[in-house]
Amino acid sequence: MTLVLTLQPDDPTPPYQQVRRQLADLITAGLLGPGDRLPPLRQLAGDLGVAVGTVGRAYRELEQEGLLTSRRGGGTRVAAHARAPEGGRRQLLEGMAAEFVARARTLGFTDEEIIVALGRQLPS
Amino acid sequence: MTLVLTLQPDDPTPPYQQVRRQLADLITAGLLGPGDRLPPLRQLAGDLGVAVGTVGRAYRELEQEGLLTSRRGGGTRVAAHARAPEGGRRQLLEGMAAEFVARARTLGFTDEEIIVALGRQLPS
DNA sequence: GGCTTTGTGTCAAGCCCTCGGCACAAGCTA
DNA sequence: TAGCTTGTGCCGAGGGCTTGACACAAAGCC
Repeated sequence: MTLVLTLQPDDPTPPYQQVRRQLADLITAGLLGPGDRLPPLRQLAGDLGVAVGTVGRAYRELEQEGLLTSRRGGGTRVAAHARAPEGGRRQLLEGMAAEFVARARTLGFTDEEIIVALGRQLPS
Repeated sequence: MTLVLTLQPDDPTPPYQQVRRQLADLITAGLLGPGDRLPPLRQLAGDLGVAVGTVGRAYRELEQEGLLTSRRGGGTRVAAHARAPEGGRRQLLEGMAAEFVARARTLGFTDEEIIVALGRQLPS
C-alpha cells in the first residue's frame, strides 16, 4: 500500500517525532507488517518537505527500538519481530479511546454528551 | 473550583503551549466562565515546576486572543466576552470525537472495533 | 565492473523554548 | 500611607530541533 504520512504545521510537536509516532502506530496497528518496505529517506523527506536528517532521525530511533531494520542501499523495512506483543493492536485502540474519553470528562462533558457526539461520527 | 492543570514531561509539546491549550479548552467548554480568576503566575509556575516566564507567556498569548484579561496587581481573569461563540462547547467535543474516529480509521480499525473499544470506556 | 540507490555521519548556522534572576509598575489591602 | 501581591519586561545562558550541504559505505541493478 501507499504509505500515508502527514505533517501538521501548526502542531508544535517536532516533525521527527510526528513521523516516528505515526510509523510506530502503523506497525502496532498491523497496517505495516514485517518485511514491508518504507519510503527511502530522500523521497519521504521530499514529500513531507523536511530535511533528510529529520526523517533519518525518525528511522534511526525506530530501529533502536527494534521496530525497523535499515541497511545502506537496501532501504528500511519493518523488522521481523516487530509484531505487536499479543494484542497490541487492541491495546492501541483502547488506549486511544480511554485518552479521548478522559479528556472529554475533564472538560466537564457528560457521558451522554460524549455518546451523542460519537453517534454523529459513527453509523451506529 | 480548583484548577486542574497538568504537564506531561514526556510530551515534546512546549510547556507554555500545553498550558495555553488546556486553559483555552477549559474556557471553551464552559468550566471557566467570564470573571473567573486564574492562579497567580508564580503559584501556577511553582505547582507545574516551570519558570514564571513560561506561564506568563501562556497568559499573555491568551490575552491577545481575547480570552483573558490581565492587570498588574489584579491578577488574571477570564475575559467578559470569552464565552464560546454559539455552541462552541458542542463544537469542541465534536471536534475531539471526529479527530479520534479519523485517527482510528486511518490506522485500519473498523467502525465496529471502535464502538467496542468505546463501550469499555462508557457505560452505554 | 560501473552506476545508481540508499542509509549514515558530520558540520555550522539559525531558530525556538526554557531557565533563573532581577527590576519595575500597577492594583489591592491593612 | 506603607507593604504586599501580581503581571510585565529584560537579560544571558543553555539545550533541543531543523536546515542545507557534503562525504562516505553498503546494497542493488545493468
